[in-house]
Amino acid sequence: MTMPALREVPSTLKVSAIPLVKIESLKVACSSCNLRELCLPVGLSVSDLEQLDKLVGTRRQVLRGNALFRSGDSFHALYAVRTGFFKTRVSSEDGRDQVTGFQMAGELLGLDGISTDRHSCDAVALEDSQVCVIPYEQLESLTREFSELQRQFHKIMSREIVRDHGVMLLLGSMRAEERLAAFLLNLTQRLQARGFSAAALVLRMTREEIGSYLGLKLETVSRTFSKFQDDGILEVKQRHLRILDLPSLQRLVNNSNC
Amino acid sequence: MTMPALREVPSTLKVSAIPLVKIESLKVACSSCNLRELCLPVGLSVSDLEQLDKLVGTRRQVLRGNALFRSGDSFHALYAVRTGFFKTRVSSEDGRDQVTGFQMAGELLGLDGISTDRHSCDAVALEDSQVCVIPYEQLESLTREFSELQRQFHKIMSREIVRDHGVMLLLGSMRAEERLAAFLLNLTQRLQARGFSAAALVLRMTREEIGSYLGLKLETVSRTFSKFQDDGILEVKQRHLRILDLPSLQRLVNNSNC
DNA sequence: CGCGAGCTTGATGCCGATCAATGCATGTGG
DNA sequence: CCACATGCATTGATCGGCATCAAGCTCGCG
Repeated sequence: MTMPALREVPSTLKVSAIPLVKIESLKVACSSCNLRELCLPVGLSVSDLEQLDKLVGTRRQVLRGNALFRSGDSFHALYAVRTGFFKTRVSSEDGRDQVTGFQMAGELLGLDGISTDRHSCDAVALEDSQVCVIPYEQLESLTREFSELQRQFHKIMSREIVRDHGVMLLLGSMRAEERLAAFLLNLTQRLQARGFSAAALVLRMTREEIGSYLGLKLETVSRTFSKFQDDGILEVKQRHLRILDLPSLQRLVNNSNC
Repeated sequence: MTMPALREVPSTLKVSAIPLVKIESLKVACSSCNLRELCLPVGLSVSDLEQLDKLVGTRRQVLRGNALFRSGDSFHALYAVRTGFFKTRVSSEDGRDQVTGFQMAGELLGLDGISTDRHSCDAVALEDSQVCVIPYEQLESLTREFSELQRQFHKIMSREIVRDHGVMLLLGSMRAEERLAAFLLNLTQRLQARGFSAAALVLRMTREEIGSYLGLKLETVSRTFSKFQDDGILEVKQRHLRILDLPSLQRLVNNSNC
């Protein structure tokens, strides 16, 4: 398997002290990964974890703006985000596209590809990122041996379906303020689960990308941020956010009319 | 496992000539099911099919308006629609709900439950229906033995994810006419795959349910039907539809501006 | 036959899209 | 180091598509 992203590592990148050739051979151990509580191995026994280590052979670097995979690419691996941040998007025939999700450390990319052996969406890095490569054939045979891994994998796929249903609810029945509030709450929850502050965050995506995800135009996203700021709910400085009034934000999501 | 739906079979139902007790013991053979080209067993070898027969033990009857499962119910089985028609819906805290899909013969229900061992949506029959019960524990162990079944199951889950992404695109970026056109095309394609006419169909759901699925109000759905009729694209008589100009319908989905 | 659920159609209003201008931060080449 | 370009964000003015509110209409069913 070729790893085109490796050729794109610039000399200015911080990890460039490590010779490029070696990145490919860098082994990643799930058993020692600090994401193991979030990622695929959740709940696995020590012996199962050791099996998984054999499976996850390589990392791959994806620079900001580059695609990990694109719609139409043939599918042979899933990817677990190690560091960085991604968006996934689908496109319609006429060029409109829809951001279908944002993925951060410990989250899985590529499940869409299983269905037809080709990816049906693009996964694009929103900052310089690293992923663990999980060859799918090997994962399938490993899940046949280790029922805990199988269970965990199925749960992850199911969770993605449930998440998508939540987004449908958002897109189908919420108004702009509720959508943005729900988005922010989801984001902070996931950041908090990774040990970050729940109050302060830096957005890795543009207003346009948020808008695409939420079914809104970028101007509406910007206006709604401003309104939240005027209402004392948020402090907004470009992509730097501080949540000042969490209860109000939560109320926006739960109450239909206000 | 109790089967509450059986108690709801009314004496007026056509199949009531069969004593109720027997329905529970009615075995269904995937290997002889006329849905086998559409349902879980697609692509399975004869021997794998025989294994699957052992798994799918019972049918369950669900009458129009009744729920196969509800959000919060504990999860232990998947269901394959044998006959009839279902909708799935999720609800927000404040009572708004969103139809997340319509399922017809050969399609699978319940994948949402795997993630947390509880269902996260309601599945409601839109007409008197029958489903095959697929106990999940047994399915998991069977997929560990039969890699083709495993592959097929994973593809079905992945396909659901891809479908959901398509709905997000629809909800996030299409206008009313495009949404309804896309919905109708999807419906006719699935009906056609089941041997029904591509041109004439009977809707099993109300305008309100279509609207909920498409993120529109029922009045907008009704008006858009009327407009399609005025434009000579559709003949609409309540729930009876006839597609008069398929190319126009397809153009509506593909072209953004017109 | 009459009730009621579901559907259609009209009138009006609002939310968010669109169009347009300006502001702000970062980066680049002179 | 400044001038300028560029990408992104903010803000205002206006517009339009869909929601909302409100009548009637249709058809199946008790």
